[in-house]
Amino acid sequence: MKEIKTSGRITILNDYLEKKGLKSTQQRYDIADAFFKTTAHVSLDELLRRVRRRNPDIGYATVYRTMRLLTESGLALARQFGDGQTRYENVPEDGHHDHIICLRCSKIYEFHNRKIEELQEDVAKKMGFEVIRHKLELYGYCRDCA
Amino acid sequence: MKEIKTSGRITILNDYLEKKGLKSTQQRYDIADAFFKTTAHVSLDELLRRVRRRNPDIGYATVYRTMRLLTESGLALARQFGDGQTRYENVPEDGHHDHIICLRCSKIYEFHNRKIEELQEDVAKKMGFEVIRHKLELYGYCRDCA
DNA sequence: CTGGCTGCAAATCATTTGCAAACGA
DNA sequence: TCGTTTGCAAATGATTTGCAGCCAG
Repeated sequence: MKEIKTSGRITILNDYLEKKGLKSTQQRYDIADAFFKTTAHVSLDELLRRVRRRNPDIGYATVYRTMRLLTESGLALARQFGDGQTRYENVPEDGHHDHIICLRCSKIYEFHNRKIEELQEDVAKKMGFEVIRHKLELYGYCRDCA
Repeated sequence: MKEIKTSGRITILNDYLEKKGLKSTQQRYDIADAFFKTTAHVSLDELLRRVRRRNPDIGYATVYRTMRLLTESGLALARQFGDGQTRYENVPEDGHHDHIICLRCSKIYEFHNRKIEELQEDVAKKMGFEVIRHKLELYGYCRDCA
């Protein structure tokens, strides 16, 4: 039996809200729910569009503020790809992953390596940092394109 | 004998301008020169401030437009660290480094770790990839902001 | 009740562009 | 000369905030 994916994450959000003395509202639920269903990197505009299919009265600012909450609670990742828009990445339940991208065919593969992450922690600690998250992207040529 | 660092890069810029039918101007020279002397990640404001120490009449827009040229010609790297400002990195002659960024105060430090890079190579090789370059950014809280 | 939330509109902030005058080739 | 460049100011676009009324706890 597999639990419905979003339910666990909604719980994480609710716990976060409670811990901060914030409130669970229908809007926050609608936005989180819509966001958890995304797979790529959504902009605020795109997300607002989706949320409004369910709840047409929601405003841009509410989506903006909710995405900040989701980001703070670790459920979303704010990313900049240089096109002037912040995009939000849905952090999957089974943890994050890194990317390896082929410079010729543009295919993106995912990987995860615990040892690398340990070393990252070491480096950070040495510099007095507490790491919250990281981004690692390898660019090169895949087997087919080498 | 080592050539003066910036002179070669100014040549690259001039070649680029000529190829595009653009002109060499004092402003472009001043801006490029100031930029080549930077070591960290300068914002446009910061760069403008530096350029004006030499040439007080230069405007923001000119710096903006010149940095676009430098980026196009490969001499600068435009980067987004999530603090809402585009920063320009002086592509160093002696290779790259990685970044660790404070989520509160937005300070950016650099580091370099050979072991991490070896592991990256390992991961890539296992996936049939040949790595050309990579990007690694750690986000967290620095000593002062933790 | 009450302090947090929402939607709106207005304010910010960085970036980008239009334009007349100045300039390089 | 002629097309490019410049500095200014204004336009743009995304993001952020103030506020009056609304709502969850």
